[in-house]
Amino acid sequence: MIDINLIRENPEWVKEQLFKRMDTVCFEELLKLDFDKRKLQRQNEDLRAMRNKRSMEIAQLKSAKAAEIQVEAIINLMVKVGEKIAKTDKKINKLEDRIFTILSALPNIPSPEVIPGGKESNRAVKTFGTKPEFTFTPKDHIELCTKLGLIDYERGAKMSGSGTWVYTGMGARLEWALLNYFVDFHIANGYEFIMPPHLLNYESGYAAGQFPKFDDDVFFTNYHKDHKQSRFLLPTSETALINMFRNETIDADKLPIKYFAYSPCYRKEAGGYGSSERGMIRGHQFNKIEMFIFCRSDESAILFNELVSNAEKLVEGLGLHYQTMALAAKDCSSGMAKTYDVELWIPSMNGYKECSSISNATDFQARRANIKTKLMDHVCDGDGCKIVKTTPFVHTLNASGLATSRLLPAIVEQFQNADGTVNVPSALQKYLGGMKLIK
RNA sequence: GGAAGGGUGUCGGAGAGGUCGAACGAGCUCGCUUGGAAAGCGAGUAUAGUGCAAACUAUCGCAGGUUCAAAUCCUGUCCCUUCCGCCA
Repeated sequence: MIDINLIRENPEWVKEQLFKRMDTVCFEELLKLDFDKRKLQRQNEDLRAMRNKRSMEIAQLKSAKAAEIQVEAIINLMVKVGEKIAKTDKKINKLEDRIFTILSALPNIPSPEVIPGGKESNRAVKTFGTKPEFTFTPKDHIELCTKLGLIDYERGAKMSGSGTWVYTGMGARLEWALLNYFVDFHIANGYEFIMPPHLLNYESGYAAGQFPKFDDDVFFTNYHKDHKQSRFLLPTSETALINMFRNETIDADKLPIKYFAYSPCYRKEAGGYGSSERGMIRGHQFNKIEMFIFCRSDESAILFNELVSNAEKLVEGLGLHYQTMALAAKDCSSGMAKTYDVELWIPSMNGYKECSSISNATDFQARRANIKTKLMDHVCDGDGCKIVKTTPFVHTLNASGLATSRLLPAIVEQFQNADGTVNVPSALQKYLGGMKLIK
């Protein structure tokens, strides 16, 4: 959510920023609603002030045993004032609902360095390694995984339906090894390990910005129309992590808070991408470790770089060829001010596929989830310096670190041999009893 | 799942329709005192919104309701504690 104060005070500037990712921006209705709401609010506050004063009078008169008629007169007057207040409150609520709807639909303001435009404007900021050259005809990961007994797609479909698979034997061990490799890396970096519930309530989804927009993208376990009892399976642990501090004020000396969490991610992927994304490139359930940071506004730009570097190091540690893309404004998801994608080379697709998305949400998520911090700022002007207490919203950042269902295909395809065996990246060998070759 | 009790400021804890943003205590900050510290004394110590300001408004888990007036009464809901049941 964008700060309405920003729009109120500097609508032209906000518009200019949003044009990077939107074709039309118009604040006319929003500003009018906001103006009307504030006017009514002021009116009602004055009425309330009056009522509070007269109510006190009633108490005084009563304790002084004043004439009943005198008291009655004030009470009758206050009945009318009360009715007016209630009426105006209703009007204000209506305006607030509408303002909230409009405001919720607006995307975050892109960071200054983010370039305008869509996917075609994305640019690579880093490339690691090179595309492997094969002296034989390389196989795709579906064939490799099936022949090596790593993944059983058919039985996955039997148990659950399309878009699922079963990790079997070495496949399960390889998956587990990857997760262990990630976990160890993040712990060494001083990030705190979090294992969240996978079943979240509607409020959590709402605060994370999932709902109502993505109602159809997640699996509800018990769907209620009014959402009082609704729970859903998390589509990413980011949804859980942002909610760690929902409606809380975090002590400034605790920031930055650096978390990482492991969870499967459950997604409907309703649209479907057809045969271009066969195998385990896109499924209803995949494993992912997610990094998440709560920090002060002045730290988020630096911490963004840290997250990018972490994601890159994880892939580099496996020796996989990848590129890092700086996404153009329209390609960033709407809540994010800046996003980089780390993309793995998948030979069979003759293309790169995202395995980590690193984003700075600035205060956009925190505003919706109501997460603040207490700061003591030194403010200096002509009369000298003084300490000013403020409670600004925190900044939040998230990054995959990493999604395994994209890594396993990249590993088996990039490291395959002519005979269909696969070399195990050395970083994983210690998690697999020293195994160097999957055959 | 059933029963009972409870959610008040940084913390402990009063308040049980009327001058309550909230007694009292602890903590914390500043000042006095001291060689220094402790003790003692004095002052201060929530957040948000509106306003140039004075000031005003809202907030006692959350959402509604009753009332001229709600921390206080009513309803719903969430959470916590204890007991019973069930169970990896």
